[in-house]
Amino acid sequence: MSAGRPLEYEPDVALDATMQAFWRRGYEGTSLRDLLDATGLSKSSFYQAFNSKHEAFQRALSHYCDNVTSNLRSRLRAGDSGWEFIESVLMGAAEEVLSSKDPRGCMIVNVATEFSARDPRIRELIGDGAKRVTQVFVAAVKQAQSDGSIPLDKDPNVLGRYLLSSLSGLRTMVKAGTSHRAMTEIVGVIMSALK
Amino acid sequence: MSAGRPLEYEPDVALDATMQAFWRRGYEGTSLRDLLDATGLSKSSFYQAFNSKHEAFQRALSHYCDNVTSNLRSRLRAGDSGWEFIESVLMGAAEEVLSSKDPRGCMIVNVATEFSARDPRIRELIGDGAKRVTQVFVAAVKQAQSDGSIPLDKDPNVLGRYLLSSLSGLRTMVKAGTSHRAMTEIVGVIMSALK
DNA sequence: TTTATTATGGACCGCGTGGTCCGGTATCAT
DNA sequence: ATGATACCGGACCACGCGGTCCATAATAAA
Repeated sequence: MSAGRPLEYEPDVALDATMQAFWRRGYEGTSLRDLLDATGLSKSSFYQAFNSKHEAFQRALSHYCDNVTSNLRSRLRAGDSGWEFIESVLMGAAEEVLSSKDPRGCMIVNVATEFSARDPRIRELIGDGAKRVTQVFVAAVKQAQSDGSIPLDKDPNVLGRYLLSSLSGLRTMVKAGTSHRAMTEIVGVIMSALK
Repeated sequence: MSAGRPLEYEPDVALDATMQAFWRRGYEGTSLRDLLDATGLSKSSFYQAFNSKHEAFQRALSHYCDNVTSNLRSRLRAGDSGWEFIESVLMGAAEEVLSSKDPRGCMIVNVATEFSARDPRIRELIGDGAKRVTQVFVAAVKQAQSDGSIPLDKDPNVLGRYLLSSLSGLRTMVKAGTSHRAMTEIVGVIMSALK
């Protein structure tokens, strides 16, 4: 073990808490105070762990991307049908209406709308995250095509991006206060474009 | 005319400038300094015109909703085909990729993701704005149904909400750095669900 | 036990924030 | 001309922000 006093916190726990905070409030909306409360770290420890608010945010964002994509991938592997996977992901967004009265939405989407193109480094992370999620959708479409639930003449890459776009749309509809009923109807229409 | 020194600014011009500023940067991201620069008002005049930053924001937001809906409505009236109207609106979002490197997106969408449910008054405005835009889409769908470009067995209300959701999705795809080519392909898929 | 190393809490800092207030002044009705 | 009206610029305010720094405490290696 290296010399010196050992850490009194779990770095990955702190990172996760940081992610949660930024996810809920966005970058500008999350103060350093919020981050310290969320992580339980002292100010010094925070600045030792992450070098700045901005760097913490970047790490939180890529941590989020890792979580989301690995989670989606495992769900896709677990279920047998690509079609059902897609539907359950979209419905998951619809369910958010019921589960929480302060929906956080998708962090990537939130960050994309908050930062737009301003910060190039963030833009890069967002583009990368979007690409990775799209890849999962593309894989799901291909799987659905192999079992015949999506016609083979469709371009899986196009449909993958379409699904990402649709999911983003659903996420913002939740925040606009759309009812659960309306959400499921929208999901139905979205899915109908795959046939 | 009432007594006293007359206004040295156009109230509606100031409101519009305020809207532009908030549209670009969001609520937290727009400082009072930014607003004064954008409107050209002095601090006193600003606080006389709007009573606070928060109230200015609300007025800017509903001003935006008014603009958008009346603009959409007139475009719908002008063009003859409901189908083409829908397509041109969606393509408009796709064009944003080309026209500006710092896309502002839709202010309603931006505000929805920034505030989520926190502020009830804002939430109300957003819900209202969403409803009004949806109504335009619903009208467009009905018009398209009447000329046969959308089948009559579809529910225009459902499709209207679907279109709003899709438009929101496109708007965030722009911010995620999606190429123009990919955007138009997505629009194609979105439109295919209407058939 | 000493020494080197590292985490911790909190005081501290400069700055920009949203917001208030007032003296000066331009413009109105009379 | 004059008094009433109300806009304007800017000084001013308290506060919270992100960030730095240091004295102290805790641990590992010697």
